[in-house]
Amino acid sequence: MPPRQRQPYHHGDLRQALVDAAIALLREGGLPALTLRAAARKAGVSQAAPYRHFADHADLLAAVAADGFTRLRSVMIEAARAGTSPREGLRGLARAYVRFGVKHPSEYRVMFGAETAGHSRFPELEKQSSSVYQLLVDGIVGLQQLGLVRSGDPMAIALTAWSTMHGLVTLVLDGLAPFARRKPALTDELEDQVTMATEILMFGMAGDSGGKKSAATVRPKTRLPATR
Amino acid sequence: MPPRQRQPYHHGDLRQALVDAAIALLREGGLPALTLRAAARKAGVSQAAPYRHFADHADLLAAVAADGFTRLRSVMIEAARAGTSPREGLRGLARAYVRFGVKHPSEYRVMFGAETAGHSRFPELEKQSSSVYQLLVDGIVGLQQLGLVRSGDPMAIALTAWSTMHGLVTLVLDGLAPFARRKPALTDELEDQVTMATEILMFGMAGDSGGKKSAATVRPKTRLPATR
DNA sequence: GCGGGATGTAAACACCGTTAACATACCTTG
DNA sequence: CAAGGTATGTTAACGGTGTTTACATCCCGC
Repeated sequence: MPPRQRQPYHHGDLRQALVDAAIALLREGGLPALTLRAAARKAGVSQAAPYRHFADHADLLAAVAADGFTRLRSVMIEAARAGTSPREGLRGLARAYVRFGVKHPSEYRVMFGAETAGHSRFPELEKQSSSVYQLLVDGIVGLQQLGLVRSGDPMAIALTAWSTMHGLVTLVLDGLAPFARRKPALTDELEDQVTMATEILMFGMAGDSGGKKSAATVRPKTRLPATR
Repeated sequence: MPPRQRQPYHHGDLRQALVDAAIALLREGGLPALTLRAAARKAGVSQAAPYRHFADHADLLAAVAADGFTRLRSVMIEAARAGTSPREGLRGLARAYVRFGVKHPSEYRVMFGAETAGHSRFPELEKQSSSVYQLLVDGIVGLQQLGLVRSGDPMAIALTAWSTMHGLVTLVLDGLAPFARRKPALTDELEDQVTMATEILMFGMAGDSGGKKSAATVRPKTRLPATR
């Protein structure tokens, strides 16, 4: 057997194999199925082997979450590019975001789960999630420069937009949305809901805070505060 | 020892005692601390006793979640009543909602957690969460009748509003909001964020879908579709 | 009062996260 | 090129958990 290129150690990138196994387990049986031991079994190693690559169960979850954010970001970029107008681009982005969450419920939950929240361990996860956030902030800045979004802190406006879409996804996944009570999927009803939420959002972001100024007074900020 | 009034059985409403213990555990040590055995210990019974009242770990979580929705609903009602104007009422409601989530992070997560999602087990939980949703729908209908919210399916509009606030809470709890990276609390920055989100939402809900009709064409629906 | 069902207990099983002691493969350094 | 150190993987074990089974006890309706 000729060894593969760059087979770093005994197994050959066991770390990635464990992440892949974890994602597969997640899709098969949800979060309860994602155990360190099961991931080890699926990767064909002993149950203690993962501890050479992950400090912790939460550490593996963080790696899965970071991977999810990376994929989510590329999906969002692709969707935003496909739009012919800013309006279309934003709607497409929203739809792609919701589709991602609904298509991979367990991964989406892990990405926003309690096990990896805050604490500033998991720098890779922070980096990837910040990158998604930055994508939204950049988009808001672009819309501000086009006069389609009122002036104001783009981070705050982006956070509001993110909140709306993220909240919608989680409410659907929880079965709290009246449709999708059974199985979360990108049904026509959900598609309509995304459209409505996007319209409300775009309309609200265009107007100013209290009706005191016109939406034409757009003052784009040239320098942005850093995300972290 | 004189027995208390209505001491139904051996322990005296062990079910409620377990729910109370579960909430206490949740506040002390978060979700990992909430185990059936720990709840049993805290209630002073054997580790198998909870199974006489809860089919399952998820069943106990569902009871905790239902209790949370009940309390959330009363907080929301109180806040909405305190407002002097519809605008103030809505802002107060939003602030109360976010405060609840930020004040009781673990409970909030359980309320929207994966363990009790969908599946239509846990009818009590469904009832309580639907009741919160209905509160929002009724509020939207009221605003529509005042001409402050455009016409359209109030359930969909309410879901959008809920999504925005729910999403904001979870993003804060996850530490994904740029402020509250450290400890989720109702800081001034979060308060400002809630204000901005509320304004965007109100402005967006007031306008119509595509700028084709005036916001004055409000056609209140007299009969509402049922929540379930 | 008495029998049955509701409630609580004790013991056990399988699984999990995690650690410690040990074995092996790779790679650097002399 | 040899040697030793380190990264990697294994085996075995500990405590904790969810859950079930068989058993004990208590309350309530007849």
